[in-house]
Formats: sequence, structure tokens, C-alpha cells
Amino acid sequence: MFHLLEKRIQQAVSDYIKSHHGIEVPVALEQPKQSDFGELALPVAFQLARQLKQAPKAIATQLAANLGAIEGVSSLEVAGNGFLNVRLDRSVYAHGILTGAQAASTASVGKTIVEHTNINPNKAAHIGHVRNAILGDTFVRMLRAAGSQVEVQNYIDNTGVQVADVVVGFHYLEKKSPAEVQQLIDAGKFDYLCWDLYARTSRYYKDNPESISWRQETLHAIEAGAGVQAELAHLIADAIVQAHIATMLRLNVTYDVLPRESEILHLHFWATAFEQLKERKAIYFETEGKNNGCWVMPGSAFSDFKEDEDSKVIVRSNGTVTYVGKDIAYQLWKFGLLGRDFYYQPFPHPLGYDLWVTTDHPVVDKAPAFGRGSRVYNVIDSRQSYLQDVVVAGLKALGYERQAAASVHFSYEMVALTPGTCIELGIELSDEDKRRPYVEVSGRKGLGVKADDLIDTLIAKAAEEVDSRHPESGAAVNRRVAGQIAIGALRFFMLKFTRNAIIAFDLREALSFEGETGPYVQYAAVRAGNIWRKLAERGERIPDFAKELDAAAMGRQLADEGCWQLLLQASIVDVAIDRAITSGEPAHVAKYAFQVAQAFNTFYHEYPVLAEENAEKKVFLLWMTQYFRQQLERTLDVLGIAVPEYM
RNA sequence: GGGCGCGUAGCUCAGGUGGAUAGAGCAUUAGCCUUCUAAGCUAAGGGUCGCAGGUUCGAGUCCUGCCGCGCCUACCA
Repeated sequence: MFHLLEKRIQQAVSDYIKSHHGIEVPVALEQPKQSDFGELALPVAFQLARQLKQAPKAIATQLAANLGAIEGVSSLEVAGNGFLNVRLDRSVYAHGILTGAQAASTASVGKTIVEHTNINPNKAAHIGHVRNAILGDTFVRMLRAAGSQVEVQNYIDNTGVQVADVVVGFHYLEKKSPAEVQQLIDAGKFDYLCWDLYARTSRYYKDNPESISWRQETLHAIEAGAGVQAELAHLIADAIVQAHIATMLRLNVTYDVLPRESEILHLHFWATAFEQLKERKAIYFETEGKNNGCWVMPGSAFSDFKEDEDSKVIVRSNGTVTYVGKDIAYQLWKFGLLGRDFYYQPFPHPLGYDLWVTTDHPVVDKAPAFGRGSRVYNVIDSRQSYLQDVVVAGLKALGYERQAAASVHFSYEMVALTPGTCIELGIELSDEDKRRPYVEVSGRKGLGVKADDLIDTLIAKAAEEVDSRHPESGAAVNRRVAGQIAIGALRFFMLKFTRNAIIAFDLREALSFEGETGPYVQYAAVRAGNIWRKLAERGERIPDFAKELDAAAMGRQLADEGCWQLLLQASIVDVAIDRAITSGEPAHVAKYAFQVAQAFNTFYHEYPVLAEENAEKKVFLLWMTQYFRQQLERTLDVLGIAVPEYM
């Protein structure tokens, strides 16, 4: 409804300016800082002042006088030095909400691909991965809520160095056979085992530099797809992927397809991309200097900086392709530009939702059509922005300008640990690290907070709270509620920061359920539901809002300034989502969710709904309650947070 | 050296395309549970928006230069 009015006002004002002044200007609308300035403010007179050579106030006065009536707008007032403040017709507005009036969806056509999570399948997921997955998943939910078609991809690098290092750990250090590793997998917590083994292998390399040759041997074996190391790599990567998918499912994060590096290799995606890059002269063969014998992309392709810019190696002198090269091939495939496709099969473990994995040979008759996106978002941390620039430069060099422009590096800053949290978790720090504001999480060093540990801790804390408040409820139900609260807390915590804020992870703060947190918002939604439940318990009549609240009744009730402001706040979910999509900031939705919850809590204390004696007012308050609940639920759903049945 | 980012209340952070009196949470202090469950509400204190210039009717926001911090700048991913 808000959107609808915004559009109507913008149209009316821009039409007027065009016909009277012959100028086309984008009409900006903002929400005034103070509510007594009305619901919307137009600073358009300031924009016009220079061109018309008139004082802003004069222009605004003229506009207000001549604009004529706009449906749903009750008045236009000139304020300040030339603001045009808009007051909405409250009864029209509320009645519009009740009858479901909406602006037409402006969702873009074509498919949007969002790639996120992308964890190396060689160890347990940690909080840095959790931020990536929650950011990506929430962005997907935002796009879908706005009506876009979205495909979620989680890229699995199952043939890389990190997997190789764990293979080295099992094969060379632990001397385990594939059968023995399979036993370890079956025993459970395999991702935790690998977490430690990976750290141990990394340390071993450091202490025994010559052993790095094991990594090379292993990588060759994996690439050739032969030998015991290749077999181990398969076992390990598949088991860890399964663990990651399960962990992410706990967080309400799901995917459509898992494209794997092994298929990019086996199906020769790179060879195809390589031919294109050579043919279009996007890369060249270096014959001198430090990159002698490599295929490189010139630095000028991905940097504004002219002289002395380092070239980026795409193919090493030993003929193997770098990660960036493979990523260019993958990006081309996402846009349907590679001329090749994967084969697919259903994910081999039951999850409760449809998930597909790539294969290198036909397995099933029919699989969904993946790829061929018109827009691609890669959720990758900001440290990789240089590499993402190279990938986009690759597309540009191939002449795919449109796709290069539609490739978005959805970057975010890392999650680090405060020294205090490290000490609390028993992580030893160097004296240098102790002086830093935060310490970087490192899988290689085994330094970090594992996702499942954090979730378990949160659930335990939530369960304590729930059990003490609801000893009468069953243990199973309390357990489920505790889970929903824990995930609500974690998702909200990861989303409340804007993307380029470094999260200095503080355990106490993350475990908080008070103030600007997920549980605060959940609690507001639960409270709204409680009023409704109580109504039913008392056997009171459930009103028919559409019949009992006509425009006149809405007008009478909304003469109350407090109610009006609260209704207004609750009604702009779509505005918040749109703004968050445009700016690429899921944090805006989280912020909005918190504000609506605050508004509801104000309402809750200000207006005792069930005790209201005036019949019309009681019906109206019940409607407000229901509307708040509905809007809170919608907003939380976009954030991937459930509303518990009680709290 | 170069590229990118950050610097706003004691702490953690918000502050769409420059706009009206710079906000929130936490922490602190003082209140509110016989009420639709207090995971809540009300109120108070707390600011040289890193520093210095500039642009203009107007700058936390844009430009330039400094200062401090972080990340990147691999034939790792």
C-alpha cells in the first residue's frame, strides 16, 4: 500500500513539473525524521531551485497550491525552507491494507543465480562460513520475496589443495586405508576429526618442508583420478559435504545444486574456456620474466592502473590451471556461455528438500535446467575481491560486456575473534595477537569456532530459558522451541551487521537474547499470537474485519496518532525489502524487523486489547494485532527465522 | 610502493541518491510484574561524527591532503 502511494505521488509530481516547467527530474521521496512532518517528504523544490532560479520555498508553495488532489493523500504542506510534506488519508490507507491493495511487482525477468557457502570440503564449518551462508541465504529469500526467480548454487572444490592436505594427513601421517577412513566416517563427527587433522598436517609441513611433495603427489593423483589418494579424496570430500549440508540445514539454509570442481575437470570445462580465452586474445603466453612459460592475463585488463601492474597467472608453467581459470569457466557456465553443461543426480542423502549434485556422466533421465542465469551474485569474502575482478575481466575480454556487468561480487568482511573470546575458548594466542582488536579465524591453524559447537551452545542456553519458563510443556516441544530461538539468535546476529563491517565475534554478545536480537523479534510475534490465543480460550467472538471495519471506522480509530504511527511502521515491509535488495544489505531487513518488533511492544503496552470496552475499538485493536503478527512473520521468514509456538 | 575498506556515545554498530533537532542495542542509574507471559516497557546521563582544508543555500554523507587500523597485492584457494 505504501509503495502504491509512493508511486502515485511521484507520478503526479513529475507529471506536473514536466507539463509546467518542461523539466524531467527523478522525484525523490523520503521519510521525514519527525512524524509530525507527515508520512512522506518531497525535497524536489531544492532540486528545481537551481534550474528555475527561484527560491525553494516559492517553488514548493506553487507546487502545493497547483498539484491538485491525489487519491489517498489528504494534504500537502510546505515546511522548512522548501520541503513539501505529504499527509496520507489514514482511512484510505488502512482500508487499502485490509483489502490487499498493492503496487505491481517490479521483479526483474530472467533467472538470478546466487552462489554462496562454498566451503572447502576438508573440515568442519566455522563461524566465517556461517556468515557467508546466512548472508547468501537471506539475500536469496529477499529476492524471492520480491518475486524474482532464483537458483542457489554451492560450489564444491573437492579436488583442491585443502582436500589434498587432509588426504596427506590420513595417508602419509596416519597411514589409514580407505576402508579405515570409511570406518571413521561411519563413527560420526568426521568433520571435527578432519578439522584437527588438517591443522596437524599444516603444522607438519611447516616443521618438515620437504614433505610438501606429498601434497603435489596427492594433487596429481586426484587430478588423474587414480590411486589410493584419489579414492581417499572422494571419500573425505563427499563425507564432509554431507556434514556441511546438514549443518547448514540446521540454520535453515538450503541449496538447489552443488556444482563440483571434479566435474569441471572431467567434463573439460576449462579446455573450452581456455580455447575461447586464447582465441579472443584475453590471455597470452609469457616468454620472459618471472611468469615465463605461463598463460597470463595482463594486469591492465582488471586494474585501472596502467604501468607496472602485475599480470595474473591463469595457467601455470607446468600446464595446470589456477583457481581463477576454473572460476572463469564456471562463471561462463553460469551465464550459459560455455557451450557445455554438467550432468546431474539427486543428492544421495535424504534432506527433506530437493538438492542436486553435478556428475560427469548421465545418471537420471531428467534433471532441472541449471545455469543460464541473467544475473549472478557470488557471495565471497572481501579478501577475494582481487580474484573476482580477474574473473569479471575475463568475461569482458571475451566480449561478454553485459554478463560482466551482471556479475556481482557480493562481498562481505570476515568474522574474527576478540582476544577475550579466544581466551574464553581456550585458544592460545601470541603476545602480538593479544594486543590486536581481533584475531582472524584460520582453518589451517585450527583456530576458530565451529558452527555446530556454536549452534549447540545456543540451543543449550535457549533450552535452559525455555524450560524455566515452561516447565509444564513437554521436553520435545521445549527442545524444538529452543532450537528455533537459537537459530533465530544466530541468524539475526550474523545479519545485524552491514556487509563490510568486520564482525569481532564476541561469544557473550552472540548468546544474548535481549535487545536487538532475533529472540526479541520472535518474542513480539509470539506475544501477538498470545492475544489471539487468549481470545479463543475465553470463547470470544472472532470478528470479521472486512465487514466490521469500513473506511469510516478506520478513520475514527486512526485519529489516534500512536496507532497510526504503529500501523504505518508495520506496513512498509516491502519498502524495507526493496531498499535492502537495491543496496545489497540484508542488514536493512534485520533492522526493520527489530523496529517493527519495537513498535509492536509499544502497542502491546499502550493498548490492552482484550480489556478494551469500546466494541469498535476492540475490533480495530484485534485487527492491528493480527496485522502486526502477519508482518512480523513475513519479515522473519525473509530472515530465515521461525516463529516459535510459545516463548 | 599500489589497490580496497574502516574510523560516529564507555562498548558493539545503524545512519538509501547531500536535507529539518546525529540514532539503536549493550553497559550504567532510577522506576514498572494481582494485568494480553518482564526474552518486555518507561525515563535519565552519555557526541569536536579521526584531523585539516574545500565544494554550496545546506556536509556524518561529496572532493583533496594528512593520521591511525585492517585486508589484498602467489605458478594457494
